Amino acid sequence: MNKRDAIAALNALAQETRLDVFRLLIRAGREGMCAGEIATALGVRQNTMSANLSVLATAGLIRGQRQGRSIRYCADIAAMRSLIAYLLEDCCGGKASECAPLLDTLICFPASHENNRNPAS
Amino acid sequence: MNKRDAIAALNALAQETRLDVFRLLIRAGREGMCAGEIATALGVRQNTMSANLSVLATAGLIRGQRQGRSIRYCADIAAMRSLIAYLLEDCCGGKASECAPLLDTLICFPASHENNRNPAS
DNA sequence: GCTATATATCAATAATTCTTGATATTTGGA
DNA sequence: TCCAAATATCAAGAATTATTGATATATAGC
Repeated sequence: MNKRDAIAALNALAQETRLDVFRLLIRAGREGMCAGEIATALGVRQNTMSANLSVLATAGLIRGQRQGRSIRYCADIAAMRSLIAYLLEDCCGGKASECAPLLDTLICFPASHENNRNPAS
Repeated sequence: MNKRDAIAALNALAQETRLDVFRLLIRAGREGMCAGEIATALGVRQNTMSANLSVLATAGLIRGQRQGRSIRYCADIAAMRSLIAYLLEDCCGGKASECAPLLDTLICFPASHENNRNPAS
């Protein structure tokens, strides 16, 4: 991960439709979803979704694989990990003891990992 | 964390100067850095830096505290954690065993956590 | 109160980006 | 080969954002 790629990835996620797509694909897991399904699920026009999927794919956050007439997209969690590593590089002066607690509630939490006073729309 | 806040944070990070600032403050740890120091360190004009610090602070990614004539900024790692949790919510269908390995090399790695073929500029 | 330092705000220009209608490309099936 | 389905590309208008010079605000020291 370098600065240019990080900015591309962050920029890709910094838009409502694309953020929705990424999170949808994160939830979809390894099975992924086809472009049309994604567009329907989020109520976005076909060409707009195509452009947005292209931005996410170019940024490396999702990967598409053709299956007949459709293209099935999956979130690239490794790319996400790489981005997070770049963002938090040398955090806490490299002292693991200081930021390790931050990881505990991070991923694959069962339910109430946060107060969630203001749930996502 | 909700969608609006996530977009604000991602957008704040999706710009070269602000990304540099955030990573600089991550490295600076709890001590933080003053606005002027940050501007000098990154070679950015005072008013441009002020605007960018404002974007990061409004997004909740950094916090500023006045110290005499200066304002000392620190990265808000908890906000970052909250953002990551939002992005990866329900990843791997909630099965911790599938994405736990992704965390191992994530934060506070000693040295070679990545191949780093293309180091950040 | 006066001056210097540190940071913030303002207004305007320049640049980027998003969406959309129209159309093109690719693939599967008859 | 012809048609329908799925996705991609193009060009243009609308909207957002970044930077900058100038200026304002806040604080410290005298």
